[in-house]
Amino acid sequence: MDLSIGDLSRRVAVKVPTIRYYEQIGLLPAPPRTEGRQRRYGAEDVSRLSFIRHARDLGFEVDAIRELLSLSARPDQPCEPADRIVLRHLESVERRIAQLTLLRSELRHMLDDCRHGPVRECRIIQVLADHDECRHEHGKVS
Amino acid sequence: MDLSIGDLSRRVAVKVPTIRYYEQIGLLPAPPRTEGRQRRYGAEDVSRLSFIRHARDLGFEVDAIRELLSLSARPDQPCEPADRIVLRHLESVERRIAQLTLLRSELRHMLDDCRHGPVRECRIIQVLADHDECRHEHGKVS
DNA sequence: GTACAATCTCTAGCGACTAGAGGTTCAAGA
DNA sequence: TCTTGAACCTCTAGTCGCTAGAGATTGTAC
Repeated sequence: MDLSIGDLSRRVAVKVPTIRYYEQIGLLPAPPRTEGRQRRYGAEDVSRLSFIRHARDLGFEVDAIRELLSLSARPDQPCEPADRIVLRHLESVERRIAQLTLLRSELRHMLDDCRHGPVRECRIIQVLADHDECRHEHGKVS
Repeated sequence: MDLSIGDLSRRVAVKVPTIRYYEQIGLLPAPPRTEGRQRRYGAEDVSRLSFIRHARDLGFEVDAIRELLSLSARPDQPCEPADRIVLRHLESVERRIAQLTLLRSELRHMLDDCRHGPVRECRIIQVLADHDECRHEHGKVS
């Protein structure tokens, strides 16, 4: 096991610049180098990067991943902290789903109301222009 | 109607630095200034900024808002382009809802499976570590 | 006239990468 | 052994939509 950054990249499906980025922010340890200063990775790095990638796929933020990684390095400790991190994330996912669902229905209404005439009569533009037109509450989305 | 940037900010509920930012990126026109170079806004600016804010609340990107604004300035044109912008946005909201819904169920499973023992036995950590453990497909979420 | 809140410009930071320039190293084939 | 060219290196800057802060100036109420 003596992988170049490209090998690691293909194996774990994380792009090369992203691997370097993770090293830079301290998520991955700096690996040993060849004489010509190229990075060489081992089995441990494969596991760690897989962990990171999977956690990112699940939408965890880098800081949460940092905590999860340090928890997984202490197998005797209780796992409540990991639990709490996942729960916190779940709640934020649920909040975002709620917001987006509201949003979806507003956008659908806009499209339903549109009569496809000239802009002057377009409900879409009107709703946007009259900011008191509809009083739905929807938090920041993006 | 001769509003300072703070007045405009309170009236439309958009923060002062954000108003300056919108001017900088060309979303709002540069207003006239007092002798001491402070910005002074009129009714037209209130409408335009309301439009922008409402569109942002609905999750439209700045580029989409630019297009919507320029459409609303041509009331004789057909409104299909506005329609298309809204539809495109709706579709992306729907995609995100779908992703997040998948995500939610994965996170729930993780929490359900957790036996609250030591980290060694924690399903949460295990699932993250074994990246082949579960083969759900979920696109990038952010 | 004086205090002080509001305004000004400018730069940098957020999160999680991504892109590109310009240079070096590695590995395979001749 | 030499050569080619893909892969690697570092560094900087850009993405998006703001937000924060420094340090200076202006407006306004008393």
